[in-house]
Amino acid sequence: MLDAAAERLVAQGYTATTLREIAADTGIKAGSIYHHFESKEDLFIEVFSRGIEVMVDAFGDVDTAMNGCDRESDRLEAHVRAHLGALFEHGSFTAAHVTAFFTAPEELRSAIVPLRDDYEHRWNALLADVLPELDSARLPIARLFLFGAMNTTIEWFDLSGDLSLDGLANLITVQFLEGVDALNLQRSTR
Amino acid sequence: MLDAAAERLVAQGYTATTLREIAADTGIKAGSIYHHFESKEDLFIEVFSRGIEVMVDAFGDVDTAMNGCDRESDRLEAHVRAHLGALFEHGSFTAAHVTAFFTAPEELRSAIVPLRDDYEHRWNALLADVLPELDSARLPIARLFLFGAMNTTIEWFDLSGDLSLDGLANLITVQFLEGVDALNLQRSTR
DNA sequence: GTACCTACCTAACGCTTGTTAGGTTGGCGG
DNA sequence: CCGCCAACCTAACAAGCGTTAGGTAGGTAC
Repeated sequence: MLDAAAERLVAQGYTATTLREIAADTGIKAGSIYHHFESKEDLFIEVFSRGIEVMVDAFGDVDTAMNGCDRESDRLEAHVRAHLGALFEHGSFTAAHVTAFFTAPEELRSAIVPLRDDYEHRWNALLADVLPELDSARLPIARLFLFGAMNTTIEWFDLSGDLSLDGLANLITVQFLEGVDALNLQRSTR
Repeated sequence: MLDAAAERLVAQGYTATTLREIAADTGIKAGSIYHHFESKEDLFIEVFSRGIEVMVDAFGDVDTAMNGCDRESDRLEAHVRAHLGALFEHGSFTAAHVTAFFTAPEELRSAIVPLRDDYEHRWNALLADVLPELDSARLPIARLFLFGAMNTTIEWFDLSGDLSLDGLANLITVQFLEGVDALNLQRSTR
C-alpha cells in the first residue's frame, strides 16, 4: 500500500493523488486507510521517510563495503551508484523526494526536512574526504551540483536503455570530477 | 494575472492551485477568469508558454550579443547566465517549468513539450559548437548534466545572498567544463 | 440616445475530496 | 464455545473544486 502511494505520488504529485486511488490500487476501500494511518498527511510522511531510509541505508552499505578503498574516486563513484540505485531500484520512495516533495503541504515538508538534512550532511562529509583540496566554502555548492546531476536523471534515464546504472554512475562521477571533456575518455559504459 | 498564476504554480503545483486563489490575487472573482481563458488548463498553457518564451528570448539575445566572440567558454557562460536570468529575473514563468511542469495534467504537458524540445535543441547546437571534440552521442547527456546543475539552483540559490547570478553562472560553467577541482581556481565570484 | 461590447459579478451546478461514525467479518486466545 | 480485536466495508458529511448561465456597469460608435 505504501508502494502504491509512492508510485502515485511520483506520477501525480501530492494533491492530485487521492486516497480512493491508493485504496483501489491496494484492493481496499478509501475509509479503510484510516485503520492504518491517521490522515493523508500521515501516510505520506511515512512514504517520504522510507525514501530517506532507502538512501541512508544504501549510503551506509557503501561506506562499510568501501572501507579499505584507496582510490577516492572509486569510493565516490560507488556512492553515486548507490544513490542512483535508491532512485531506480527500490520502488518509488526515493524518487518521490525529487519529483513530489515540493508538491506536499508545508507541514509535511518541515517534518521531513531534518531527515533530508542528515543525508545531505553525510554527503558533505564524503566530499570533504574525497576532495580535500576543495575550499570548504565551495563544498556545499559542489554537493548541490552533484545532486542536481544525479537527481535529474529520473526525468530522462531509462533503466531498460543502452546505458546501465553502473555506466551512468561512472559518467556522472567523471563529469563531476574532471569536467565534460573527460566524458570521452571514460571506459565504455555498458 | 498570469504573474499571480505562475507564482502560485511554482509554490503549490498545478492541482493545489485554485482559480479562486488566482482570482483573489488579481482582485477579481473566480468566474471572471473565464472571460480571458477558456479553462484552467488553457490559462496554464499560457503560463508555461511564456516561460519558454522568456528562455528562448534570453538565449537569442546572447546569441546575437556574442556573435563575434572568440572564447567559446565565455559564450557558454553567457548562455548559462541567460538561462539563470530567465529562472530568477523574469517572474515565475520559467521557474514553473522546473518545479511544476510534471504536476500539470498530461494533455497540458504534451501541448508544451514541442516548445521545450525546441529550446533543448538550441542548447544541443550550442554545445556541439562549444565542445566540438565531444562524442556527439554523449552530447545530449552532457546537456542534461548542465540542465540539472542550472535548474536545481531554484531549490537553493538565493538572489540576495553572497553569490551573484554572474558568479553562479561562472561556477556552473567552469564546473561543467573542467570538473569540481577547477572551482578553487576561478576568479573571486561576487 | 440607442446599440453594443468588454469586463466583471452573482449564484449556483455537479462532482470529488478527506474524513468519520457505525457496522460486519474472520481468526486467534483461553 | 465465547469474547475480542484487527481489518475491513458502507454510507454519509461538509468543504472545496472547475465551470456555467445570466445579469450588471461603464465606455465607445454612430
